[in-house]
Amino acid sequence: MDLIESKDMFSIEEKWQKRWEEDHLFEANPDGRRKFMATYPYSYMNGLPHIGHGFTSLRVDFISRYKRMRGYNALFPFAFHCTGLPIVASATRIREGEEKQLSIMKDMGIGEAEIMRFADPIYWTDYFPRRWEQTMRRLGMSIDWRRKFITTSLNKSYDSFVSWQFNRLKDGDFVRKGSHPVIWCPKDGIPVGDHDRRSGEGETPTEYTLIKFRLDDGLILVAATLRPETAYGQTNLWVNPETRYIIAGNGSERWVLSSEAAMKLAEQGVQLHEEGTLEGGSIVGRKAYSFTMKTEIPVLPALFADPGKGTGIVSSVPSDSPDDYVALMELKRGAKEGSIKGAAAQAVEGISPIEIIETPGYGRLPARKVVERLGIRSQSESAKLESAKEEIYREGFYKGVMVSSLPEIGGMPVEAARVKIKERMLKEGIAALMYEPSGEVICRCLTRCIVKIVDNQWFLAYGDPEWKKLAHEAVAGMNFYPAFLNRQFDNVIDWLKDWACVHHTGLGSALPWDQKWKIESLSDSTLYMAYYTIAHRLKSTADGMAQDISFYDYVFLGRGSAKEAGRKSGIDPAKVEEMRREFLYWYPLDLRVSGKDLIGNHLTFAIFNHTAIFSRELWPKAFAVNGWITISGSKMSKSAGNSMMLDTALERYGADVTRLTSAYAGEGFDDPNWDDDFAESALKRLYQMQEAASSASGEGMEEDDVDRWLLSTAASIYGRYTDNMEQLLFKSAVKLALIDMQNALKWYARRKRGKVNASALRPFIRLQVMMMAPFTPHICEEIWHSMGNAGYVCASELPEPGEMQVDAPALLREEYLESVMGDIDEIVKVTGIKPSSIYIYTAAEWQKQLLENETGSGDPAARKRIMSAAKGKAAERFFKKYAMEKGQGRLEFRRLISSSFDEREFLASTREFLEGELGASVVIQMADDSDIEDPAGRSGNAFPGRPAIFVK
RNA sequence: GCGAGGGUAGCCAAGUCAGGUCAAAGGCGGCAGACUCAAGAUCUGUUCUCGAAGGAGUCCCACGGUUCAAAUCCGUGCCCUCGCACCA
Repeated sequence: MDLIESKDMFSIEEKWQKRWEEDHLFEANPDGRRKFMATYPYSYMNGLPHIGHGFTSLRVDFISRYKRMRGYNALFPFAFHCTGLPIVASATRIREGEEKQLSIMKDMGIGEAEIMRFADPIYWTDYFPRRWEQTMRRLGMSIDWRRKFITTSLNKSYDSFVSWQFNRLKDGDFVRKGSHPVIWCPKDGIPVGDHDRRSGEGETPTEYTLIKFRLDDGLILVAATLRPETAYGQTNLWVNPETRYIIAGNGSERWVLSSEAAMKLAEQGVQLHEEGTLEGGSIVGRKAYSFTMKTEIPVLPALFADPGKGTGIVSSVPSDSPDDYVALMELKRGAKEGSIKGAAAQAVEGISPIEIIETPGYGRLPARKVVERLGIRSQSESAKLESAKEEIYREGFYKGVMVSSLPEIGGMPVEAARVKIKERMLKEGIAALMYEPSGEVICRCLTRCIVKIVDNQWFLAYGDPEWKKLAHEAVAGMNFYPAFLNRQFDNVIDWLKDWACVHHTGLGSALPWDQKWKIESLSDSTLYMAYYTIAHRLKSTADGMAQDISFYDYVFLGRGSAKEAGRKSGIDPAKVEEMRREFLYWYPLDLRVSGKDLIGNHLTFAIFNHTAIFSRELWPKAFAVNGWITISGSKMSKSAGNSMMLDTALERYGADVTRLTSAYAGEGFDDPNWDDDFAESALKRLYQMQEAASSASGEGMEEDDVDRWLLSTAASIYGRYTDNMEQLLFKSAVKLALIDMQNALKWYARRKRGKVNASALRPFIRLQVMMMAPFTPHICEEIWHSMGNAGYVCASELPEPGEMQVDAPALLREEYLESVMGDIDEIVKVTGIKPSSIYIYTAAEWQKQLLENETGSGDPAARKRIMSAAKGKAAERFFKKYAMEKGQGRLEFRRLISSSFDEREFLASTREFLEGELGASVVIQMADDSDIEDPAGRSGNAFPGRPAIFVK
C-alpha cells in the first residue's frame, strides 16, 4: 500500500465519516448490552468551537469509542445552548451596527451580506448549531445526532421539559421567592448583566454601611462606609463643600445626604421625602455627634467626597483610610500655612489618627505607612490612592486584628469585627444599609447603573442546608476524575447560596407559574442529560409539541401511567412506555466531562437538581473535569492573538491529527497544552503505523523468542493502556498505544535484523490499530480495512487485558540484552576504543546458587556448601559486589534475571545480532569455564544478571 | 483570608497514594551522524558534571527529620494557578 499523502487524509476522513453515518454506527438504542452514557455540557451558541471545546468534547468521544470497543452500548449525545442574554445582546449590537460586534462576526468567517441576518437573535439559534454540528462531524465525533436539540421556547418540547422541571422543583420547595440586589439601569428599568454593559463587566453589588451622625440641630448626617469595623477610629466627617446635599425625611429622622444617594436608596426600599437642601460648605466647621465615639467630631471639607458614590458624606478614619489620611494631612498643611483659618484650622490641628487595627507588616497606622511608602501628597493622586486603598483593604480584612483596648470588638479579626459591629449598629438604629456597584457600570444606553433590590425574585434554594446534605450524599457516591475533585465539590456545595434563577430578558423558557420571568441559562441546564434519552422521539422544533406535565412525570419519575400520560400528550401510550424504558436504560448518567470553569456552577447545580428530582439510583455516577487549553504554552485568548478555532485546526491538520494532538495535549486537572510541533510531526507517526501494517503482510514464520517478546510487550502495554483509558488518562494512553508500541516495533525490527515475522507482526499491529482507534479512528479504519479485517475497527472488540499472554522471561531477556549493550556502549564511549573483539563473561554457577540462597532462605549450611566451590579471592570479590548491589537495591532484580533464563545460552543466541550492532566479534563465556579465554582477567567482575565485559 | 490543585533536567511532562531495578518514562527543542547538490522532511544516536572500564559526584522549590535506603514519608517555610458566583 502506498503512503497516505497528507492531502489524502481529508478524503479518507470524509470517506469513513460517511460510512459510519450510512451504517448508523453511533446511533445508540437500548439493547441487551451494558450501557455507557457520557455527555459534554452543551456550549453556548454565540460563537464557533475552538480547540478548547474540541479538547473537552473529544474526551467524551475517546471514552465513548473505547467503551464501545469494550462491549458497551455507548451513547454520546449533543445539543446546543441558546438560553440567556448574550445572543440577544449581540444581536442588538449588530442591529445598532456596533463596530466591535461586526468584526467579531467577520472573524468567524461570516460574509458581509449575511451579517445583518444576525440582527435577529433567532438566526443565531439556527446558524451556530448548524456550524457546530458540521465541525463536530468533521472531527469524527461518535455522536448520536438524532438526539440533538436547541434550548429555549424555540423548542417546544424542551421548553415543556424545563417547565416540568421547575414545577417539580417548586413542589419540592426547592424554588423560593425572595429579594436580592442586582445591577440596574435606572433609565431602561432593567437589570444589566455583563453582556448588556458598555463598561464595568464583572462588577457586582457591594454593601455599604450607612452610619448616622447627629448635628446639634437634630439633622442626621448619613455617612457611607465599606468598613464599619473602623468606626472606633472616626476622627471627623468629610463633606464636599461644593455639593448641595438634600434634607430628607425618613420616618421621624431628617437625613442629610446627596440627592443621588436618595434616588438609589429609593430603589433599595428606603423611601425618603425631600424637605430641602443644604450646601456642603455650610456644614463645614460644625460638629456632629458620633454614636460610636460617644463624642462630637468636626465636619471638614474634602473633594474626594463624591456625591455620586455612597451618600457623598464620609466618616473619616485616617488611621486606616489613605483617602482620609491624605486629606487630613493636606488640611493640616493648610492650617499651618494659613490658608485655613479659624475654627476649622483649630479643629484640624486637634486631630490625629486613632490606632484601631493591627495588621502584620503594616503596624497600627496602615494608611500612613502606605501613603508614605507611595509618596502620596494630595487627594488628586487618585490612581495611587486607589492602589493604596486596595492594598490596605485586602491586607487589613484578611490579616488585621482589632486592637485589644477597643470595646466590643477588641482582639477580634477584622473579618469578624465587621459583622459584629455592623449588626449591633443596625439593631440600635444608628446605621442602615446601602448597595453600590463594586465599580462603575455603564449600561449600553450610556446610563450609569445603580443597585436595585429586586423583590419577587425566584431562587433555587442552594443555600438550604437540607438540600446541601443531599448534594453531599450524591458527591460521596460519585467517581471523580481526577479523584480529589470530590473535596472541591463538597466545598462548593457548602459555600453555594441561593441562586437567582430567573431574568427579565433574554432567550429562554418562561417560569411556568409566573410567565413574565424567563428561566436563566444556568438554571435550565441542570437536568437535560435525562432529556437526551428521549430527545430523538420528540420533535425538537418551534412547531414541535409541548408535552404535558404528566408525560414527563411518567417517563422520568414513573408517576401515573403511560395511558394517562399518552392521553394528555396525544402520544401513543405504547410509545410513552418505550420512552420510559429508554430513559431507565440509559440513566443514570455514567460520565459528564467538562472544563474546570463549570465546577462552581453548572456541575454542582446538576448534582443539586438531580438530588431534588430523581431517586438515588438515578443520580449521576461520575464527573471528569479538565483544565483550560493553552497553545504552545501560553493561555488561549483572542485579544492576545493566540487562539485556534477547531475549523482552522481541521483544515490545517485533518481530523485524526487534531484529535491526536488534543489527546496528547494533557490529562488530569492541569491545563493541557496544544503543541503545534507535535501536531506537525503527528502525521508521520501515523504513516509509520500504516507502513508497519503493510509490512505485516505475507507469509508468517515459526514464532521465536523475539516474536514472543514483541507480543508480550504488546500485552503488557495493552494492560497499562486499559488502566489509563478507564481513568480518562488519554495522554498516557496515546503514549502507550502509539509511541511505546512504535518504539517496541523499532527494537523488534532491529533485533530481527530486518527479518520480521508477519505472524507476530500482524497481531501486534492489529492490536495497535485497535488501541489507536478511539484517537485516530479514520486512519485506523483505513488500516484495519487494508489488513483484510471485516467490519469497522471502531465496532470491533478489544480483548480483556487479563486474557493476553505475557511471557515474563521473554520480557526480562530483552531488558537484559539492552542493559548488556548499554554497558558495552558506555565502556566504548569512555575508553574511546574502537572495538575489534568483545568478551562477555556470565557469572559462575556457584555465584548464581549463592545469590539464590542469600536472597531466599539464607541457609548458612547451604552457603557453606556453595562457598566450597569458590576460590577464596573470587569469593571475596563477589561479596564486595554483592554488598554493592544490595545497597543499590538491585539484588532481587539480578536474581530474577539469573533464575529466569540461562544467560550464556541466551547471549550466545544473540551473538550474530550483537556482532552486527557492535561491529566487532563477540565471545561469550561463563566465568567458571575451564578453558576460559580471559586476556585481561575481567571474568571476576561477573555477577548473576550482569555479566563481565572486556573490550579490545 | 477560605477552599482546591501544583513546584521534577533547556521547555512540557510521567513518576509521589503503595520508599529500593530512579540520573529519573515520553514528547518537544538542541547537538552529532545517515540520506541529499543543498535546505526541509525522514531515519539513527546523543542531550546534569567528571571519567581511557560499565564508575563516581551532584540532583527532583528550600531547610530540617524518619529510614540501611527518600523525587516519593513527616515537619516548617517560600513561590505559582484556579474558584469565592447571580454570568455563560
